Amino acid sequence: MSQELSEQEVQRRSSLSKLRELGIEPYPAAAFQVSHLATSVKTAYVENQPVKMAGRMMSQRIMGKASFAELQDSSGRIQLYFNRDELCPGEDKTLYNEVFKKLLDLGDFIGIEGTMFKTQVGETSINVTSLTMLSKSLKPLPLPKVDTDGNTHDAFTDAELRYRQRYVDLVVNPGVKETFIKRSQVFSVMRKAFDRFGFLEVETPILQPIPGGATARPFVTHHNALDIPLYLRIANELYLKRLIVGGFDGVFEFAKDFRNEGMDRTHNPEFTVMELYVAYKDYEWMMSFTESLIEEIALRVCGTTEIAVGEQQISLKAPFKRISMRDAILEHTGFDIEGKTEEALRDLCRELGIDVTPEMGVGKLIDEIFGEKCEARYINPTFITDYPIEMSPLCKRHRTNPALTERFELMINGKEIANAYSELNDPIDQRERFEAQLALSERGDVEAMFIDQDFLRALEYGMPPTSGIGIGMDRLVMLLTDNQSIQEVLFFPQMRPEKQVNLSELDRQILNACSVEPAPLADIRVMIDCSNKQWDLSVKLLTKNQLLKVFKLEEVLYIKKA
RNA sequence: GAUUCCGUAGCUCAGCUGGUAGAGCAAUACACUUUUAAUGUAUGGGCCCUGGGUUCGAAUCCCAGCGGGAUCACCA
Repeated sequence: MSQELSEQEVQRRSSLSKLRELGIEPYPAAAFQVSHLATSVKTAYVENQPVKMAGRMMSQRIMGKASFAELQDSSGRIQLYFNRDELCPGEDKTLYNEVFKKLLDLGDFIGIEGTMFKTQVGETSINVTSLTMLSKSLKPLPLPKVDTDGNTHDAFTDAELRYRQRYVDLVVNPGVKETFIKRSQVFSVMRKAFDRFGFLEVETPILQPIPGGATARPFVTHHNALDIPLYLRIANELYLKRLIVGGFDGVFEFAKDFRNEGMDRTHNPEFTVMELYVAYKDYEWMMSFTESLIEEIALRVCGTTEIAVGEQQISLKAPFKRISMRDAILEHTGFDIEGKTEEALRDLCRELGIDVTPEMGVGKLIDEIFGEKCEARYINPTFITDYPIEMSPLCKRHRTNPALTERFELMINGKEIANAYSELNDPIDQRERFEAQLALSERGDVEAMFIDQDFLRALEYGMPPTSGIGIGMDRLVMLLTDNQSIQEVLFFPQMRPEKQVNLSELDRQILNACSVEPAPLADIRVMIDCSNKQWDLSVKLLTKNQLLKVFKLEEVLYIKKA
């Protein structure tokens, strides 16, 4: 596994051993006590005050017997001033001439002691009197430069590298850190708000025997000891409701959910949802609660309710507009879906140029119409309410119209941010709804829900009237940080694995001899000139790296490209 | 999954209608005691994504693959 080192990496390794020759440990064990952060020096500047600081050296300007460098810590950057005779007061100038000037590289972690001062140009700096090596960096960081006009040059922009090596992205692109700090603040503001209401933060199973609470394709895994399939949860809704049955008045969970579906700039296979359930409330209450929560988050995290998202200005000031799904569709298509049959809706879809398939029921058709013609229009926060019953199998029937449910979705910037119900707590109605879903799945809808018998049993013991909400945390953070892509708000978004298989000449020959069409393995074997042992090794390597597939069909071994 | 663009030095990118590579920054060496995209001089650094084809000759043209971006489709 030896990989060629670049010239610069070789250079840094040689600096590393030279440091050791000078008796300096490049990776010392001892703690380094820090007194100030870069920003705290600037905000609480006191002429000549002693400081101890640590971080990465990000730039170096050497001018003979004096030098400047920049130290970057978790808070930002501060300029360091090194004077040879102040750093090395005695005869021995090695620390300055050798260590600082030659053996230190950009990206190295150093600790310094010194005093605050301002340069002739007025820049707050530290006059360094003591330098400690804290950790050597063996790979050069991509270093963007910012000129006097604030333009960034040579920025590290390659999206693939940024996501695969997020640690580098974070060191080098300051805006990235901001996004994740805000993400953390969003969570923290929500936790504090829930805490004020006395809601309980809980944890429910990620590995579930029945993937319920939503309609999506799950990831499947297998439990060896029990010899049963288990699913990574697509939602945690049914478990939180069981806790309401158990007597908690308010429970919430920040949950990683997993869905085995496509990936794009708004979908990652694992994503975070905050779900909250509150007993004795309905969706009207939840709407009021949600709008004030969103407003509070905006104020605390962004400092304002008026945020810029792309080209749009969005006001997150409560209250938000409320409109029923029927009125929304009426407004944007001129068509009233009230009481329409499946056929009438299908005709409308065709008229509007929306693709439909035979397995779509009334609910799915209405959802298509809304998604296609209305959703994108709601830029400022809007509650879409009263969804048709077919679309919402876990939601309580509307108090005045039995064809509808007491459900709302919160749309912001044309995207769904939250989804909430007056929860269905009638166990008989719930069983019928599940059975209707089962019928849908028999029609070919692979996403219709499974029936969770234990959940029904829980409802039969009685669940108080409850309202619940799920908020897509990743999308909320995208909104508040003005990011267009979910990958920008996840530290480590899902990527295709890096493939770095070093194929030998023989491996390539074999690979080229095979095609996507299966061929008898023996036929390929005779085409390749090598020993049986070499053949075996190569084929094993190729199949292990999923380049080739070998399989048996009626006692004959076949081989094909994977 | 479809379309489209991209893959060249550590980073950002040039490289025209084919003649085996260039810049800036970074690196190395020397000079320089308040600079700030420090400066000056010199030097080194490339499986031009991989494999095949066309050609006397491919970073460049063609095909396939891998990886990525964008748009669309799929996705309560």
